[in-house]
Amino acid sequence: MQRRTVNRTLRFPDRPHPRRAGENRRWEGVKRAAVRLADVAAQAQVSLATASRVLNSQGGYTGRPALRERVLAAAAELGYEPNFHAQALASATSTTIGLVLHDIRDAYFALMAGAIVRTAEAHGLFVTIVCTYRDPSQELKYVKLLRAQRPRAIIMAGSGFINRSAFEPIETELTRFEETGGVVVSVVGDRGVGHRIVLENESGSRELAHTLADLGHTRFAVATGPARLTTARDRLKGFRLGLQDRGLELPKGSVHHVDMTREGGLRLAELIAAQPERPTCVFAAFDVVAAGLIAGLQQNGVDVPGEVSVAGFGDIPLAAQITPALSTVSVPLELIGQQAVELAMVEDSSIRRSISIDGTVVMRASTAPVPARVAAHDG
Amino acid sequence: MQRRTVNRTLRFPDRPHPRRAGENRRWEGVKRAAVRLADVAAQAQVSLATASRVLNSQGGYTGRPALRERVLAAAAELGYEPNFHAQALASATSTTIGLVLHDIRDAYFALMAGAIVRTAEAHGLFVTIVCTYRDPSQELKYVKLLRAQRPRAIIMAGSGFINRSAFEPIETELTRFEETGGVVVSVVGDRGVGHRIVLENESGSRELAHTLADLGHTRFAVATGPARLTTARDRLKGFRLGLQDRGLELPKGSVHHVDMTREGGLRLAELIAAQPERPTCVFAAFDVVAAGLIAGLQQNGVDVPGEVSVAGFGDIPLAAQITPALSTVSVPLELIGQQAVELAMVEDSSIRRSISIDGTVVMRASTAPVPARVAAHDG
DNA sequence: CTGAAAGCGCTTACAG
DNA sequence: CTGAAAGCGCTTACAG
Repeated sequence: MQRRTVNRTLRFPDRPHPRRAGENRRWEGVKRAAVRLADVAAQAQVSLATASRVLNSQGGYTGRPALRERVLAAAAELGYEPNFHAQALASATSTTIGLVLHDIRDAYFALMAGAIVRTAEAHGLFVTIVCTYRDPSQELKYVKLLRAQRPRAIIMAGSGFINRSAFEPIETELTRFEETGGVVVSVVGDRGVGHRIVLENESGSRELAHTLADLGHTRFAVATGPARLTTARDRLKGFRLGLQDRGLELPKGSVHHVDMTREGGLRLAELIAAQPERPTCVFAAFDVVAAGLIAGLQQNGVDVPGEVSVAGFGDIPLAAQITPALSTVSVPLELIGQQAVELAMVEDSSIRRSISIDGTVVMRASTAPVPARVAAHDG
Repeated sequence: MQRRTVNRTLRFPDRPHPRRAGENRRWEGVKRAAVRLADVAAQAQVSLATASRVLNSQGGYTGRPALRERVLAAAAELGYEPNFHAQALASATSTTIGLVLHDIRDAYFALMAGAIVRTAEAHGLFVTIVCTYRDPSQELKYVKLLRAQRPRAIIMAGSGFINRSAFEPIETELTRFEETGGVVVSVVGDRGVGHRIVLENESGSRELAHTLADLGHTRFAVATGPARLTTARDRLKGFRLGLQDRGLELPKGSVHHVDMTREGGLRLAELIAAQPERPTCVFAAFDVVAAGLIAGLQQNGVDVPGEVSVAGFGDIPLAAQITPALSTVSVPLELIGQQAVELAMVEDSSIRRSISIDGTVVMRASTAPVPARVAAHDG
């Protein structure tokens, strides 16, 4: 198929070579300089100010209609698109939101990011996404770079780090950003800065523990994430509390800190499958891990939920699609994303807002009452 | 938990109220103006130029070490972060890549975006993501807005539209962007503009058709996407050609244009389950649809692959995780994302580059040889 | 090597 | 209502 050729007949501004200093505009090859507001104004035979007013006050221009028409026509003919950076610099406003998250490839973050991008679009804002891969030094680096972009807001998504000292320089950056009029929103993990959307991890996994205990299980194991993440800690803590509420506890050696990936679950499954006295129920603090766990147990000939029940946390789309479908704590990611942007839009930053979001226990096929013989064996 | 209080003891520039005109800097409330290079230069007692040189030529500064130290110290103390917009305006360079895709919540795009964000980061570039939800008018709107950002490159990801007229205004925008030195990369769908990464949809589904035909299937159906998308068209076309290669053809009424979602697959499953003479093999041009199809067939009591084999296209992570695991055409999304950014980095835009990417047929458990009784019934 | 100054492309008080 | 001009915060040729 032949590539289409470019229409080069349009009248483009035929400016002479720019002035001595500041020779920044590229004229190499066929490249032409981008159309400027000045070019539009010249073609429309109006002043810069008028051109700017016509183009910016959409519909609300109160001047002579003739001028308005000329400006609009010139802009359309020249294919004018304002220089965002010049606008931002001159008006000290920004239409960008910076989004800092752990890993966009993770469905959990992809969904949250999707909601944030969509809500932002509805407000006429752009989202610049950076991924930190759960590395505080990367997080610091990107927050700094993002700050240079002078976004309207920076949304920090995902779990925070337990080690406050690692976060201190990041906090300093965010505080500076706030002091200069930026909005900081901390989503789903408290960071001690800015507005917060708090996901009630603890109460979510606590309630899940109740539900599982009420199925008759007494021997539990937990797969949680790296110990340095607050989310991993809180979900574990809530689960432990929930068991305590039922007079149960997690035996020593039953808490496993694994990679927050499918592979983490697969590896743990081998370990559990090989145990002489297996738990009858495993709680994985992250759905991806739970999915790996189920697959791994099955591969090792362990029936889920016949021999071992598995529950997760997050309710990513995958949860409902695997076999058996995963019992989990559902997190309203869409809502969280929306709320995050709404907080980012709040003008008055003198008040820190905090929104609490609850998870919902959703029971599916991956959990079942404790197997009779195990219960008997136990008793 | 008590929120931490902010350290307000740092020495910040104590500038007087700015000049008459251009009063843009906000001083409301506790807000202070952002630290400028001029503030750093003043504190370090050097000129603006020197401060700029020290901060920009990392390590390569050849001037007096004393000056360098003073500038660095001042920048650190004041928490200076350069104004990205001023830099972009003054130097006519940009560190941003614009990414236009259909829907970030779709795993296919999330993976591609992940690879693009990661590769861009390695090159010191930011990615701004916009989603069009497969609406050409949205696409036009966002390409325009993106152009205002003066990014280094715009990556258009996902299928193109068959209707060229809908794409014409978008093409005009992209062409103008290119003419002013921007790089356009069209990923996985030809758009007649810029560099291209071409996914060989046709040959991929053709090869899949061969493989399925060789399992003995003769009665096929196809679930493809909206007729206006080139990807939907090409995958269907390739599959049809592949069947032809084996002397087979798609019966009338066996091609279904469905939503490219799980729901699209679920709905189609009901229809197929109710057919008096079902196909023995269904090809869904998108994995999410295939997954919905399998779940839907199972819900309607149809055994997969015992009664009906199902194959997809894409090999998103979900494919390997459902039961039965999905046979599909694997697309190297990570590689595609990487290559897209590499193309975006190419300085010389006089040559259009085109990279061809092949899919790989991966057979899993969702497809099986045609059931014996069906074969007999057929013969 | 260092600094004074022009320029990047806009917006917006200030005059007329 | 409209325009001339200053200013946003940088970079970078040009002089010294």
